[in-house]
Amino acid sequence: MVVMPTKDQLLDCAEHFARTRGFDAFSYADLSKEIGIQKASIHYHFATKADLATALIERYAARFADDLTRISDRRGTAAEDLKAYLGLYKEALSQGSRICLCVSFSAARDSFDDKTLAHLNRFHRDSLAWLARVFDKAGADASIPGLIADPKDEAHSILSLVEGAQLISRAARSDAPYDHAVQPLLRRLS
Amino acid sequence: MVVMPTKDQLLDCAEHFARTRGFDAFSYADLSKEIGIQKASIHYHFATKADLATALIERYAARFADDLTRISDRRGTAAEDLKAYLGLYKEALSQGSRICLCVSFSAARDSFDDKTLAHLNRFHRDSLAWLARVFDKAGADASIPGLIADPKDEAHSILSLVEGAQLISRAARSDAPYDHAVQPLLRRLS
DNA sequence: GTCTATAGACTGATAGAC
DNA sequence: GTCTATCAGTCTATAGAC
Repeated sequence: MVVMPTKDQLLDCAEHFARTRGFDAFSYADLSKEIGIQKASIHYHFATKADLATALIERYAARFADDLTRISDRRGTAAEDLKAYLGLYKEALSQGSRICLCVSFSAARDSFDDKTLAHLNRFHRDSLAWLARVFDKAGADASIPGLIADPKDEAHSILSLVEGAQLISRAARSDAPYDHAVQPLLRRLS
Repeated sequence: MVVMPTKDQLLDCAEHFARTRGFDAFSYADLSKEIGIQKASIHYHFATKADLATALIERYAARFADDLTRISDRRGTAAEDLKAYLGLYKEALSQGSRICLCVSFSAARDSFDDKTLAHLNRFHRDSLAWLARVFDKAGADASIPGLIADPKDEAHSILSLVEGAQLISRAARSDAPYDHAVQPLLRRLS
């Protein structure tokens, strides 16, 4: 059992709440109860809730970027990259209905300041750029049949698909809608 | 100028807030300021905020079902039905970054009681059934090329696509992501 | 139906002791 | 770094007059 600094504990707990309930639906009091620390002490680590939001999305985006890099480093086909990408979103969902933090934050956009929104947009931009590179690769290795659209359009389509599928699955309290939604794409990849 | 009953005014205003800010991000005080009526008076029309949520989603689902019926009644090809469906979601987005009420409610799932969630799930079920029928029709009229997946899977895929694309577009404060995301599908339909 | 007034709980945030 | 104590503001909701 690793002893974890309070700040990391707070981030982990806040991320869990944000991904299962939404950012507006948990308070410092909730974190206080969960971690076993007084509300006032949390303000020492994150002076305002806006600071907490920024720290959350920054850490999440960095971690997600690492995941994508790890997939790219395998140097597989475009189809394999895309399958791994679909797996990332599925994995999050299976671990207790957790939606991507960015799906959660996008839904509550108006609750955040410009600094947090900048990180959110960067996450989307990075994901879209990564996906577009996958579709560029697909144009070369022909591992995804039936490609007729622009890589940029395909990237937007995939990102929308997985984020929408997560949202619907969570509403239904079941992984099934996600599995159905990615099925047509998976057929093309196998 | 039509004189509108207070109850309808409240529903319209609440729907606008829910679709632009989120259900948890507006209060009876906000409605009070906007409509020009006291907070306490709103409780006469909707005793609790949970009642307001139920009324909102019920009205929205009924209106949306009418929209879908209107599309079906045109008796066009499956491709034409699908194009009209994509147009419905685009239209909502263009009218001031309004996401589908059900995208908004799905994101804040834990804020709602079972009655409201039942309406939310019914909306998804009805949409999926309508879309599956469109893909059944496509199997007959061959208006959507390259169909290899199950109509049920295709339906989940389309619903996820449009709801995810709305979410990303709103986060980006631009219609562009939605337009990009539906482009690969539109190419198949033209 | 709408009003004034208010209850009671919760929110994020601060001051100051240890 | 964490604590106790407290703030001012907000929230949903209710009581009772008109």
